[in-house]
Amino acid sequence: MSAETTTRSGSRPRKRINDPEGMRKKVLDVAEESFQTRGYHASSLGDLMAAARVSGGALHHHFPTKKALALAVIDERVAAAVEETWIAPVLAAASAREGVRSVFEAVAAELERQGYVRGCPLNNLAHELSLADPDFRVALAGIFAAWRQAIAGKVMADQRGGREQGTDPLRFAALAIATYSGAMSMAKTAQDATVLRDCLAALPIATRPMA
Amino acid sequence: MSAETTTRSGSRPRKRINDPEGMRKKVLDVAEESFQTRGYHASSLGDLMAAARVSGGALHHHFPTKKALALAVIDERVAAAVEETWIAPVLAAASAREGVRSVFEAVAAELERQGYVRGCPLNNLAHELSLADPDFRVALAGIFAAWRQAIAGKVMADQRGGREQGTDPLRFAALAIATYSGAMSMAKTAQDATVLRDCLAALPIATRPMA
DNA sequence: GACAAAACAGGACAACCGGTCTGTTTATAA
DNA sequence: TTATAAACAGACCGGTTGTCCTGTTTTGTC
Repeated sequence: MSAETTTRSGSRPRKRINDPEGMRKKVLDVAEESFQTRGYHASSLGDLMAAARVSGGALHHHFPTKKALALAVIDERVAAAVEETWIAPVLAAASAREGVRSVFEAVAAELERQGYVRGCPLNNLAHELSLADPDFRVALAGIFAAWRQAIAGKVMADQRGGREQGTDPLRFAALAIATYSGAMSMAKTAQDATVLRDCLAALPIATRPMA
Repeated sequence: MSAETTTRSGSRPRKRINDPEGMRKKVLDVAEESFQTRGYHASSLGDLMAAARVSGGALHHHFPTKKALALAVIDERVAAAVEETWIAPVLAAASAREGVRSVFEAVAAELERQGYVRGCPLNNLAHELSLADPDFRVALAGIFAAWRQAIAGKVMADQRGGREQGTDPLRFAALAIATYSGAMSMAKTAQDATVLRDCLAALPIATRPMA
């Protein structure tokens, strides 16, 4: 993952040399923000350099190409966002159904608080980059797969507890992710998070008892 | 809609002058294809001109700006695609549930036949352009709204026939569209249409009786 | 302190972008 | 026929793009 920070000694990890405030992190922050709001192709490296207050040399040092920067955003930021807003809450919930329901409500509440909808970080990049480059596609597909597998695993844990006997874990996970992704897409286009609650209400997750 | 084809006489529509084989249509074909597969920002006008075998003057004559071209693609092609693959089949079906189910299966079968997944035309452009420009966003949101309204209207028609009494039409429509959109997003990223069938199976649409 | 390598700085560059401009052909209206 | 405007053709331009390249500074190691 962090091949560029290894030195010739190879074994022990390097202490931070320059970059006391995290220059690479600053670039990654700005890139993540811009890729999400403006998109990958619409974000120029000049804009990113200006926003992050970094020189071209510094940017090129940490990320040799624009593609490498996007790959880093996907691997380090988008995956973390899915983990934080979806996987961890679902695994921590009382059940898979309850976990999915609570995430829908939490995201809807957060969007209503923010007042605008930026969309799902994974889906935003997936739509623009999946067909653009195989490396992008593989990286994004891996996040989708991990997301789905985490939810399915939770369902299987429920089943070991005697619940969800009639549920197909992977299909349940696919439905949860697809509905969420699509609802976020509609919410982003309409700039209105209400559709998230509409979908949750129409889903059998909230209405049907957990048994 | 067709303001550029009106002449000073104003009243009666003009017969086609040049453009016997539809030069404007040819540009629109190429633009639709490229915007869908490569995206809006990744499609240069030079590429489109070369692919459509059209001069820069001709392109600029029909579409003064790149934005105008995209707006035309959205209004004339994306809306038509939603109408053709979704609205018309659902309205023609025996019921809203049956219509939704049949569209899922038809699209899944078509994707499996094609061997690759290009994604939902509406969602592809919605993700890239919704936040880029208000005009884009409004145009795309209108298509989403019409899509949703058509399905909801079918549910209401079912209800007038005594069916679907416990169903909220707009919520049902939102769920159908969101699940489809999200499933297409996952299918595009994975380049595998199987998830469409997984979502359909997990949805209560197919399993629950229509009453 | 000497040395090497990493971490930057900043300019240069060729390619390309979208849009404009002028000119020519073609079709309609009078 | 003649006037007029639409329908094209194709060159052109300023600005921007991503990348590369040459230095300079900083850091770690011996």
